Amino acid sequence: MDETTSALDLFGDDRAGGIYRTAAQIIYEKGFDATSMTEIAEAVEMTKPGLYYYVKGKKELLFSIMRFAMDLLDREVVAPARAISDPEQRLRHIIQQHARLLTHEAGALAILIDEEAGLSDDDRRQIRRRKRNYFAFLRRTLEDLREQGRLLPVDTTVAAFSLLGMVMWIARWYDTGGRLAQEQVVADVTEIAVAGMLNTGAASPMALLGTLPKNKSA
Amino acid sequence: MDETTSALDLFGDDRAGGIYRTAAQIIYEKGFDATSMTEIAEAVEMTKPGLYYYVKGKKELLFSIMRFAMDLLDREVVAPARAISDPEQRLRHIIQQHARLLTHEAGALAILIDEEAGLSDDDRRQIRRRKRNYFAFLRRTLEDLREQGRLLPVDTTVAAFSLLGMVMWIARWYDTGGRLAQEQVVADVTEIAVAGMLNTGAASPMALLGTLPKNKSA
DNA sequence: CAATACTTACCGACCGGTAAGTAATCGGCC
DNA sequence: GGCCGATTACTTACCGGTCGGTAAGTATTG
Repeated sequence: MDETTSALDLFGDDRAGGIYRTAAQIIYEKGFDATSMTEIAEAVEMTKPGLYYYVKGKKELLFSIMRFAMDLLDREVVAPARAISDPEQRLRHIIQQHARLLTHEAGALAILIDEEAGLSDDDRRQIRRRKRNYFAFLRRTLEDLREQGRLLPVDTTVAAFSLLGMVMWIARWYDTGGRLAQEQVVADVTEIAVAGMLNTGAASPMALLGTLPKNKSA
Repeated sequence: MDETTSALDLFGDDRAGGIYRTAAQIIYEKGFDATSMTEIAEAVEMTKPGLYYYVKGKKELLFSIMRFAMDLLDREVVAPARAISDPEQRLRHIIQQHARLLTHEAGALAILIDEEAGLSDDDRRQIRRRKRNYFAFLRRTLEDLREQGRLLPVDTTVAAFSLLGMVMWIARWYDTGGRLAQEQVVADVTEIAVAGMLNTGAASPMALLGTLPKNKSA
């Protein structure tokens, strides 16, 4: 009864679960606007009104998928990370686990990233609040790193967004059946991310020479 | 006659140029699917058939915007980078210039990233080919860095995508009117990107300890 | 008179969503 | 065990609205 096939899509193995799972997959592939309710219905071998027996509307469907993804992120990434006191190890865990979720099964996680525009105002507020919390957690980790003098001399907001971009992007390019193994992608991205944050003491002498074609100011 | 107001939107200052420029802005803000031709027409103070006097169709409009963005990228980022022989400096230039374009005016560049699905099959093939060329150029730069023993021990494909993700993401979060100055964002992202690629000799001892909560396999 | 730069009026297709009906299943009661 | 009404899980038929796109006409300009 608890046989969660692939760890991610544990939306439930009843009819409703299958609908949300299928919808997430199609929306991920084609985009929210380009996906019709009829299409989702047919993918679960129903007619559209049959689908509406389970689902209130298209927006509610999207919100459910995004809330599920956010729950997953909180449970698999944030919650365990909170227990790690060393900021470098905590950072490493966040990137690694987030990357692991994205390579394992992008669906809902990728929708969470891209389809905010499809939500109602209230729903969007909720999702944004949770995203901000995640971002703040990541940024705080970088600030902890800074306090120990281990962070590169960069703005923590820019740094946090850079990390997120790197990780989120995985959903766009990683091909489950491709040449690269999930473990390698996760490991490499984690290394790059951590290396990009750490003040290695080398202090990047090249940066001072500067290839800057335009001087910034003073 | 050559007074290019803000360096980016030099689509031309005639009527057609204004249409493409306005369309790019609206599509950037609302997404391609969610933007109607009527909406674009009204933004340039016309009716929809008036717009069709200048434009063949919605897909052609999108393709023109993306081709423009790709031209811009080739001219401002790739072409000058080709002249730089040192791979670290070349890498620095690519990231810096790409980031500069994105912070300066996201519009067309961001559409290039996100709206591939809206293209016809032929147009998509063209855009993809050019994107692949850009990616290959970036990856080759990393391989040059590797030959000199200066690249982290990571797969160059993963590394190149990580760089792109970091940079592309700027379009999603950077607010032109916000707290952070363009120059600082460009500079910080560039530092993080380069630091993330370089083998600093420190060799990241933490990586070997591993925070891995689940063993991958054998 | 012809080309340019549009407008009003309209088209078929498809969208999200619903009203109303139906076949199968179920608990409860004699 | 057999019948019954309610609930479950749908279906067919349809709605108003919006979309991309077009046919046909018109005012302005050279």
